[in-house]
Amino acid sequence: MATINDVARLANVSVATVSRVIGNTNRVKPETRSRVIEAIKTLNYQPNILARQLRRKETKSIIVVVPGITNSFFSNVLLGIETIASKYEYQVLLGDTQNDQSKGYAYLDLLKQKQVDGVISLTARMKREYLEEISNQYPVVLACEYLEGSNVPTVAIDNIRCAEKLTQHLINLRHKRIAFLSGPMEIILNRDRLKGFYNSMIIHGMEVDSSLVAEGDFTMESGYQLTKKLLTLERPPTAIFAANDEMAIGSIKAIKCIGWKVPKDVAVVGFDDIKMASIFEPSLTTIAQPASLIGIRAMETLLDLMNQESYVRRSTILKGDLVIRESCGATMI
Amino acid sequence: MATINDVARLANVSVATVSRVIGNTNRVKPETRSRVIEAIKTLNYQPNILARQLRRKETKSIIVVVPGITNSFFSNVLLGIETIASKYEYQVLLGDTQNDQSKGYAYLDLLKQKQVDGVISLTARMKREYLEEISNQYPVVLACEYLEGSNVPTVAIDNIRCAEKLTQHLINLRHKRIAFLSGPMEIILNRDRLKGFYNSMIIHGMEVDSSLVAEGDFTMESGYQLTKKLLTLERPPTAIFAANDEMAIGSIKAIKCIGWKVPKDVAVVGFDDIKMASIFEPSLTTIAQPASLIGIRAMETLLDLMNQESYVRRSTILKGDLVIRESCGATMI
DNA sequence: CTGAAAGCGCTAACAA
DNA sequence: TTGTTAGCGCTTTCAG
Repeated sequence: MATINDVARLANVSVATVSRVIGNTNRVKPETRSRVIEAIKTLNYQPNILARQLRRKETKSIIVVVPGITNSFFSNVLLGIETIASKYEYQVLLGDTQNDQSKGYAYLDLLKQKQVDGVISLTARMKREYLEEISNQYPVVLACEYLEGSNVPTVAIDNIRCAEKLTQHLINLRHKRIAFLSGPMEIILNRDRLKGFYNSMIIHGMEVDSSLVAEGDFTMESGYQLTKKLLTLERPPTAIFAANDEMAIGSIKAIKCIGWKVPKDVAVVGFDDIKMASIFEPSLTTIAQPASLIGIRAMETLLDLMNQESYVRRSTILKGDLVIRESCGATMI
Repeated sequence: MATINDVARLANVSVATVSRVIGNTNRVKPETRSRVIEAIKTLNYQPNILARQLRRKETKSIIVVVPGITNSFFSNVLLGIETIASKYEYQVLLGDTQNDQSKGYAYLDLLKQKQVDGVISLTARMKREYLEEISNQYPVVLACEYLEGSNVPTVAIDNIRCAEKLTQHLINLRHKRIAFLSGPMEIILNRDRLKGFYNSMIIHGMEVDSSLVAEGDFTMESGYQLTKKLLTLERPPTAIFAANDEMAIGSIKAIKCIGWKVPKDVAVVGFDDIKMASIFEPSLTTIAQPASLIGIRAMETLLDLMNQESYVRRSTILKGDLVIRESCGATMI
C-alpha cells in the first residue's frame, strides 16, 4: 500500500507538498501539482484516513443511533440527515440498537473514543444521567424521541397536539367510546400521545373509561391481543386509537378475526404513517411525521453543535399531519 | 481529554504499562495494575481508538453495504452478521446506497482508506471490474446477490431452484397460463428467477406465452401497473409469479382493483418473504430466504478472508423454503 | 511556493 | 515486570 512518502519520493517533492495537493488547501505551482497528481495515479495512492483523522482530531463522520432499522419511518429520517451531512462532507454511520439499550451506550462511546464527531439518536431509551452527561461533553442531538425536562437538543413533533388532533377527528366522527392502545408507559412519546388523547376527550366533556386504556409494547402482536380483549367487553369501543401504526394494524387484524368490519363496526387510527399504513387494507388513518424534515433539522442542529465552542442548545418542534384514509370511516360519510 | 500519557504520569508508570493494562495482554503486577486502573478512573480516560487503529493497522470493523435499509429482509441478514461479528469483537457499520450505485463505490473506498477491514455487500449492482479489482486486494464478500462467473466469495440461495420450486407449486395447482412479473433484467437475481420459471414450465411441457412475461423494477407500483395490463389481455393469466414480494403485493392490489379475487380468480406468488408478506391480506405464498443464516455465513466467510493471507475464496449456496399461504389458493383446496 | 520537522495517541519490539 | 523508544501516515507550523 502506497503512502504519502512513496508519492513524495516519486514526484520528487516533500510530503508536505503532497499533502497540499491532496487537500488543495495551499497554493502549489501547477507544474509540481501535476507531477504529484501523476505520482498519485501511478501508485494508485489513497490517503490513510485514519492517520488524517488522528492528526486533525476530527473524523468528519457522525453516527445515527436507530432503535430498529426495519422501521421505514427511520429510513426517511435518515434520508434527511444524509442530505445535509453529504452537503457538508460528513460521513453518516448507522448504529442499530435493535431495541437493546446497552447497544446504544456502545454507540455513544464512539464519541469518547474519537471515532465520530457527533451523534444523532433516534431513541432516548437510555439512562437519563448518562445521556445528559455525554451531551454535556460532546455534540449529541435527539430526534423523534426526547428526554423530559432536559436540555439535550431535540428535534421532534409535538406528540401531544398531534394526538389531540387525531382524537378530535374521531370525536367529530361521533365516536363516544374510544379506546387507547398504549405503547410502553416508560416511553415519553407514548405518554404524550396518551396525554393528547385525554386532553381532547376532556375538552369535549367525554369520559375516558379506564377499562378502554390498555398498555402494549408497540408491536403488532400486542395490538392484536389487546384488541381481542377489548372486543369481549360488555360495551366494546366504537373506535380505537393505537399509539402507533404497528399496533393499529394488529388491532385491525383482531377485529377482522372475529368477523367485524373496519371501519364500519369499529374505527381504528394509528400514528407515524409507516409505509404499511397506506398499503394495508383498509388503509390507515394516522399522523404523518415529517420524517425527512426531522432528519434535516437534526443534522443542522448537530452541525451547529460541532462547529461552535459555545454550545447553543436549541430544540425544534415540528408539526405532524393528520392523514385521513379508510380505517377511520371518514371517507364513508 | 485525557491521553495515555496523563494516565501514565498519574499512576507513576510508563505509557507501555498503561497500554498493557488496557489491552491486558502482558502480565502486569496486580499492584501496579490497580494503580493504573485507579488513574484511568479518576481521569475518566478512554483510549483514542483512531490512534490504536493507525498503529495496529486494523480497525476491527467492517461495513455492510445495503441497497435499502427499509427492506426488512436485509435487517435479518444484518442480524446474522452482527451475531458473528460481535462474537469476534468486530464493529459493524452500515452503509445504505439507497439504490444509488455511486454510493456503493464510496463505501468500498473505505477499505482503501483503511477505515474498515472488510465489507459485506448485499448488492452487486456495481461495475464488475471495480468489484473484482477491489475483491482481489481486500476482504469482500457478496451476500444475496452475486456476480456472474466471478470468483468474489458469495453467500446466497439458489434462486433458480427456488423459482423452479415455486413454479412447480403453481403447476401442481393446475395453472396453465402463468405470467411472470420480472424485475430489472440487468439484475442477475431476477434473471435467475426467470430462468427457474422457464425451466419448470418447459419440464412440464408447458408453453410460456411471451406476452405474459413483463419487466418491471421490483417496486409495488410496477407490479400494479404491469398487472393492470395483463388483466386486459384477451386471455388473462390464471396465476402470476412476481419476482419479488413487493411486486406481488402491487399485483394483488391491481387485481382487487378491477373487482377480481385473489386467489379465486388469479393466484399470485412472490419471492423473499418480507415482513409484509405475512401481514398483507391475502397473505403471500412466497420463497423465504434464510436471511439470518445468510448473514452468519457471510460474516464467517469474511472473517476467513480477513484472517488469512491466502485468500481462500469460497462461496456458499443455501436453500430457500417455499412458504405456502393464502395468495396461491393451495389452502382453499 | 516548498521543505524540514514536530507530533496526533497509541502499540510493540527490545532492553533492562 | 516494567521502561525506552521507534514509528503508524498524515497535517501543519515555521523557515526559507
